[in-house]
Amino acid sequence: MRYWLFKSEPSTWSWDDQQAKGEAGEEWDGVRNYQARNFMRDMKIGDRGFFYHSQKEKSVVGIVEVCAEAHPDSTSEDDRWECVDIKAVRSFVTPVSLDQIKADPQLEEMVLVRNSRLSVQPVSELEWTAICALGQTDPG
DNA sequence: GCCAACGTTGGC
DNA sequence: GCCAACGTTGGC
Repeated sequence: MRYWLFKSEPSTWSWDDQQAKGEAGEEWDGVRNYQARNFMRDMKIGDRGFFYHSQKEKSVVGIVEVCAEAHPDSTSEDDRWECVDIKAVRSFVTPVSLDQIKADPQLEEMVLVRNSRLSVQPVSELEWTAICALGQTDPG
């Protein structure tokens, strides 16, 4: 199982919106970046991901699970663009802010820190565990 | 609201 | 195939 991070502007698609979809989950659509798409093509059902709010909040707020592997993005006519479906698993007990992540030496190599513009990115197991610990949240 | 970083596009 | 111009993202 691999770990990922999905970034969203809460004004466009928030953690509340994601949770409201429940077990059915929802397409992670609208990605128009090859790197991000390629990461989604690598995802398998059951992979876990962080749900990150960009802009004002800048915090990891939830854990999601991949519930459908890459398929054409229904919001695009262009068949180059694909997406996975994800469903909410649990909320962070304490959201973990970008400041906290930057302050932790274990996390300085995170893509979130290194390439802040990439909207879908891989997370290492160590990073996963460390961020869940910071958020007092069950990593499983 | 600004700007740096990055990705994409199109002319040559 | 290079690179300038432009658009977008996201932190500050």
